Amino acid sequence: MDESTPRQRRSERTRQSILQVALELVIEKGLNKLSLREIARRADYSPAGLYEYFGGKNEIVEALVCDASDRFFAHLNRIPKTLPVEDYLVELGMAYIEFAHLNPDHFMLMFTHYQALPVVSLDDFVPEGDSNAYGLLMDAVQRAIDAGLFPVRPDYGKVGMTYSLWSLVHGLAILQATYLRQFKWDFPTSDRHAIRTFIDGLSQ
Amino acid sequence: MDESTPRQRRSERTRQSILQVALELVIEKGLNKLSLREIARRADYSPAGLYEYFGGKNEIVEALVCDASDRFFAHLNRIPKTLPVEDYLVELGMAYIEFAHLNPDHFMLMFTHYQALPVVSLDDFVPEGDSNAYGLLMDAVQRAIDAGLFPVRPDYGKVGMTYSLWSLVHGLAILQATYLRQFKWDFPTSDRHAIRTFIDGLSQ
DNA sequence: TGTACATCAGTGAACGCGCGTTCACTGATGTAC
DNA sequence: TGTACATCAGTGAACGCGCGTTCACTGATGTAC
Repeated sequence: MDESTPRQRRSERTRQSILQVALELVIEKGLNKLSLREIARRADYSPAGLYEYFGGKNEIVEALVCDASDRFFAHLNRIPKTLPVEDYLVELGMAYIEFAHLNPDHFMLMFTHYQALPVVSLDDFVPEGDSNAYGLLMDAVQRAIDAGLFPVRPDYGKVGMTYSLWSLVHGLAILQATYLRQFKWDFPTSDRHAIRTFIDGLSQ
Repeated sequence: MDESTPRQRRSERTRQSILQVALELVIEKGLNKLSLREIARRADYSPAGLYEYFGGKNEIVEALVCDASDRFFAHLNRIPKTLPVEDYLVELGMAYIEFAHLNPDHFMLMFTHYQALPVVSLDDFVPEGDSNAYGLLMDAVQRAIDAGLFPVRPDYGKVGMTYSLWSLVHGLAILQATYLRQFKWDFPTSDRHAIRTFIDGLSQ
């Protein structure tokens, strides 16, 4: 089934190792200071050599972001959807924060390199829950509404609730990854309380 | 009582106009791409000329961040502390988000240029509410607790609640300033609901 | 298995660029008498 | 009010730096017969 030639496999491995080095550099010095020449230096290539594997610096960055997104989604998708929906929401949020905690570099990479979503109403924004974190969250909120757990008010419905939950969790994650990076604190406990509290609020 | 000489006043005005230009450039191209030479170009100075007013590029950036922080705090501090504490908390949060909305550049500037707080427990972190946004928030939470509005649980007390509220509001603000920048949506209404919901949750 | 050739992975040097900072300088502004 | 001098604001050219990308090249690897 594997129709790749030895050459292709070797090439793919090299590609990955270059990305690995690039990621290390992002972790160490931040995305802003990432340079193709430094990647080459670390990976024992000449700068020109990298053009065998990537079209240029930008392509390397794109590959990193893409990789980070995949890992992120995989991390969230581990939460079993069979959980009671309220528990599912809590665990989903905790996984979101945990990812940021375990991979602050990956997380900040995605965040720094975000591209603003197109000009549409949040209502119309349905990114096909398949490979999108926002989709996971929105589906869960929908289930909670259907189950009668979250009473819908005229100006605060599915989208508003989803957006609020996302904000809370994102805020928790990002403060820990930035301002509070060095703080000693039992964050998981506070985080869990915070999410529960919010869900309690949504349930009235 | 203004003892400054005309020269000093002129100098101060020039300083401010340079900062103004720098801010415009940050807005246009982001902090990463800010360059001293470009500031000079815009402000009709030679690059060397700026060294009359600032010790170097870094000093300009510091001044920008400092300025942004002052404006931010002033914006939050307008909320009258005489409001019922729950209303105060809502309005404080809304002001936080509003600032980010009105001055996304200032806001992201502060955020991008954050410096991680020192390695202490959140408990010990008391930045003297005087000129610090975190202080305003924590004082309000303290009042809510004192008034018996927020029941304190053993592992979720003043600090945890403050941190959670900060996260929620920060998350709302930052998502609007980044991913959702282009979205059409009635954010203020959702934001208000979100904050109310969370406060309801804290009040049980 | 050996040979001739094509493809491939990788190099080294050079390109032009914009950057932050320095320094000797100059003309304008202010000050003292 | 006029003059001599000191201070100041600002310049222009140069410094060395690291960057992304290009290009002609070469030795190694693979392929066909």
